[in-house]
Amino acid sequence: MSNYLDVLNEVQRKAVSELNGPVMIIAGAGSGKTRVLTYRIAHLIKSGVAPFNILSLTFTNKAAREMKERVVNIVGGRDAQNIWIGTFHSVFARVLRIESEKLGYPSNFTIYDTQDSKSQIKLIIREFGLDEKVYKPGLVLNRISLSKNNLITPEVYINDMNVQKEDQQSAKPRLGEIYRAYVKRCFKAGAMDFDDLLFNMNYLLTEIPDALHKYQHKFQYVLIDEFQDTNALQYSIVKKLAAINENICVVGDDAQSIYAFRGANIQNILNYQVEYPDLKVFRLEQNYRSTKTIVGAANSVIQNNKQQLHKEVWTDNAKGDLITVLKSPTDNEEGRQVAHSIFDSKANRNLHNLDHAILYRTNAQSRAMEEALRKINIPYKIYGGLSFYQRKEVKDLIAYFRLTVNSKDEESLRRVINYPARGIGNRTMEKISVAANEGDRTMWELISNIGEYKLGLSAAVQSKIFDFATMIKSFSVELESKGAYELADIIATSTGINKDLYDNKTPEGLSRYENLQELLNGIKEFTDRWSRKQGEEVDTAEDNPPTLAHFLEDIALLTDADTDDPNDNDRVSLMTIHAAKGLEFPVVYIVGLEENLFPSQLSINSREDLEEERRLFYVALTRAQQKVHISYATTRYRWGNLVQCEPSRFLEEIDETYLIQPEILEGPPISRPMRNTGWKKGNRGWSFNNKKSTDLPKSPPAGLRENMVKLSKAANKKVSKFEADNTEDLQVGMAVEHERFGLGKVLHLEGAQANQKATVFFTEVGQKQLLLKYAKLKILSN
DNA sequence: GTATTATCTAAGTCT
DNA sequence: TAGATAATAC
Repeated sequence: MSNYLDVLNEVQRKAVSELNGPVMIIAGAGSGKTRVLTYRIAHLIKSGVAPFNILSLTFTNKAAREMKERVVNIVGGRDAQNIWIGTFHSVFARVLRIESEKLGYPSNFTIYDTQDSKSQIKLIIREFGLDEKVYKPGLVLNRISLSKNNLITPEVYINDMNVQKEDQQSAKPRLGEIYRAYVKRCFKAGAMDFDDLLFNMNYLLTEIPDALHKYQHKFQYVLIDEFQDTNALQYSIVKKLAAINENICVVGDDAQSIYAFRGANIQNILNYQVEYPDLKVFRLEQNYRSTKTIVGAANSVIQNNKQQLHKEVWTDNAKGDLITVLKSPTDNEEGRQVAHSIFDSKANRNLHNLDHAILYRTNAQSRAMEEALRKINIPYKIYGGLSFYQRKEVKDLIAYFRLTVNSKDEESLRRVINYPARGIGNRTMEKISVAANEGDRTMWELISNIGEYKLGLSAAVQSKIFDFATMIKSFSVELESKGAYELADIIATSTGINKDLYDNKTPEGLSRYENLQELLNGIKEFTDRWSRKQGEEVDTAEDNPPTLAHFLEDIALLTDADTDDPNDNDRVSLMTIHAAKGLEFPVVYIVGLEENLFPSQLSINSREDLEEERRLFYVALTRAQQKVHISYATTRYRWGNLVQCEPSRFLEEIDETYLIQPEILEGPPISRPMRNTGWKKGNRGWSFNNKKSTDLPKSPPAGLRENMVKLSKAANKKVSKFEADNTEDLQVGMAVEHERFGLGKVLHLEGAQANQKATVFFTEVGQKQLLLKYAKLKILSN
């Protein structure tokens, strides 16, 4: 049975074969970690362990998918389908949907994303009458998140004297109350945030003995990837799950621990041997990914960290190219150099776009890179930043889906109750919200029975609310009987979203409409994929198409990295180093190697934080297979103004035998004249002048220029004197002209004289509703 | 109540 | 610089 093990080296094979008892695999970068994990799973199955008794947890969907695919290749599809492989979040979400009623949640609970959480917190802060500048929603959420991940409940938080003292000192004494209110409201809305998926899983295993026993017996073998990134909460869950059998295998690399900011505890891996005295430890130290140069450089950097497990990563690979260091006068120039270097690299090494990655410390750095790549027509893909599912128009439609599935979902309700505009504004919502809080009801309860409550709303508004609630209910009724795509399409049309976006003919509006169509296409694909998958499976052959609820479960935990288009993938990858963990590329550019950027200025005051930055740099270096380029700029725009930058200390930590020293620039490397970048031809060649140039009269100073623009606009306004007609006898079908919107045709009229409202279709800007007493219309014809 | 404009402020990493 | 929010015109 062991010929499939022959491809492994000796340590890998041992690590795979030791099936029982606690095992820790310390896997250096590029040492075949995923391979060991997948072979281990395969080996478990071939040794007779039932697939559904195996639980394998990763941090990203991508890693989970990859692992599943590779297991399928070894053991075949049928067995592999039943293994529980997934991210911590997705696996626990699955368990929690099964066990939800034990915790008092609906099984179709909503998963709040960060945006939802922040806006919910913001509401609470406002209700408490607190200052949003002191209690910044982002920071508050951060604090709540860290608390949850350290197993601190609101009650513990509030009763902990140390925590309270800390909050007093930072002038935020009511954080605990906000935390408590936030938890309560999420529960009331039938919603869990990302941390709740972990927190509630732990709660389930702690408080419900039946559930604990069930899952302890179900998951007889537990495997954890990227163990160095687990936090206290995840560790607690995993420990409980594995407590009976202790068949737990953790794989990790302390040198790649880069999530301490999220509560990851490097001690989990460093102290693991103490927790399990009979732990078997295997060290994978041979790197198969990178050249000797890259491995050597990475080792020389990580040596500077005090806190680490002993390990010696080495490689049999060729020495390879030295690491290049690019120095640029500005961030934009840095982008240009990198883009051109990629251009050369493709030609010289016979590589494709997708063989190149640009890695940076912060998302904000992507802009300069993007612009430069676009200028020379190199296709790229940005990972992270705002993902498809976070775009406004996509979130809007999804909010309707979420509301249909779980009407208690308050975030979704607030989002769509007045989009597209239907006359239910802020004042109305405030009244409903207040009443809901006072009566301890959900907003949906009030809205869906609006006639029964006296909220001091006008009859007109009540009827609008009634119509809205009726519409949502009509969707909910169809949930089970209609497939995801069918219902999604109905919702997009009958809510008016489709039309609203279609009518907007501006370039942004057009792309929004396209995004909406893309979302609908995505649901269609999802439906098709599902029926294929159902077909493969043996005994769960349901013919029913997936419902919208299934679709929402599928996308709630998706990130940008999961939405790759396989047909169009020859692109340069742009991402943060965090996002690059676990990936590899032939050629890697690490940009922005400057003090206060990388390492981040927030990290340089503590040794722990600085060591984490260094591990981050280590991760970046070890992504590369053949060649690393490092780059830094001497000036850079940050929060709007130009700042001077020093090269990063990490540059000096690389053993210089692995480096080609910075190229001394002889001038703008291409002949195209540079615009406004500060380059000057002097008598000793080109030089860069980053002080404001005093020579060369150019355009007037910015302030003056703005004034001139304003003046000319004002002048224009006066000239174009627009004479409006009396619109008393305006009729449907008339051609009209509006001062700003241009020519249009009246589609519809409603309301009495004073408040008469016209729906007009304008050729340039699309459909608008106008109040006639304000809008100045000129009647052109009948 | 809605749409446009002016002003403010923020950029650390992610499920 | 850009996105989010407040102010204000319609």
